[in-house]
Amino acid sequence: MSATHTPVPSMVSTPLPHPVPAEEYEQCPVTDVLRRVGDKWSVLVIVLLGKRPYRFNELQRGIETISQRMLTRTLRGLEADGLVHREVFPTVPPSVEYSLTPLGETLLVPLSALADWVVEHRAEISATRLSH
Amino acid sequence: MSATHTPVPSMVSTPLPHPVPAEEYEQCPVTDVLRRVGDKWSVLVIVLLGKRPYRFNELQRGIETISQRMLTRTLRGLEADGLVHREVFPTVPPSVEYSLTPLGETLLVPLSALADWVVEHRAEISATRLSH
DNA sequence: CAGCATCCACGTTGATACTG
DNA sequence: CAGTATCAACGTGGATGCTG
Repeated sequence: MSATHTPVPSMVSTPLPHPVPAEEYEQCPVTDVLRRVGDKWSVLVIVLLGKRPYRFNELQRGIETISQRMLTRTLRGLEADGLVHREVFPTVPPSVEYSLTPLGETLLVPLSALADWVVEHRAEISATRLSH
Repeated sequence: MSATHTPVPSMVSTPLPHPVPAEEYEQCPVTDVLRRVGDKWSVLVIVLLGKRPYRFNELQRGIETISQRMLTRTLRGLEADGLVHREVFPTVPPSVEYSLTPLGETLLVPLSALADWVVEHRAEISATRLSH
């Protein structure tokens, strides 16, 4: 972890010169983003939209087990963060297309690094988990 | 996102040749790891242990607002995944030292990439969130 | 010092029914 | 088609008290 990612200098210092006020890391932006991306569906949606734009029902069929409610919530969350763009086409019946924003595209890069780490080490993780 | 991170080929294909069975991505290893690392405290603990080993109470003072329960749970979880090593010293009173395993050290790398992305783009995210 | 056990509040997810 | 609304189940996290 680089030293730059944290807003709390003492968080990465040695040996804890003084306790860190709660408010500063309670909303640590890194954890904050990880919590959004770490939910049940966001990564899946981002990956799909990283390939091409999708319509709502198309996404739901693609993921298949996601409820309508959770797909909506996931998309709204990603949209609120500026990672996903929602475009409504005034057709009849209406169709809505979702795509990654430029910001969302850039997130694919570090997400890939993490994904590659998982692929490279998941055997180790699985093995360790089983032994516990 | 690289194509290799997912165990579900059609997950990243176009345009969804066929629906993907639930079981295959329900336990997508990437989301799986993100969910662990995306919890409230894991990243903080990993970052701290990335600097040097810590004893239990030392960690708790360092994070300060974490409950004993959650620190225990977090450490046990990371230990179960093979990311953290727990070593008990048979002193009186007993002391326990936590440190990153070699595997845990390697996780710091992609975690840094993601952290740097957050630092670089958090202004955009904050701005977008406020407008929603 | 380094925990575990218990109880409780809350957020997240899912199932189902309904709508512009 | 693309949602919203409502209710129920579950998991996560916090507070407190006790222990080897």
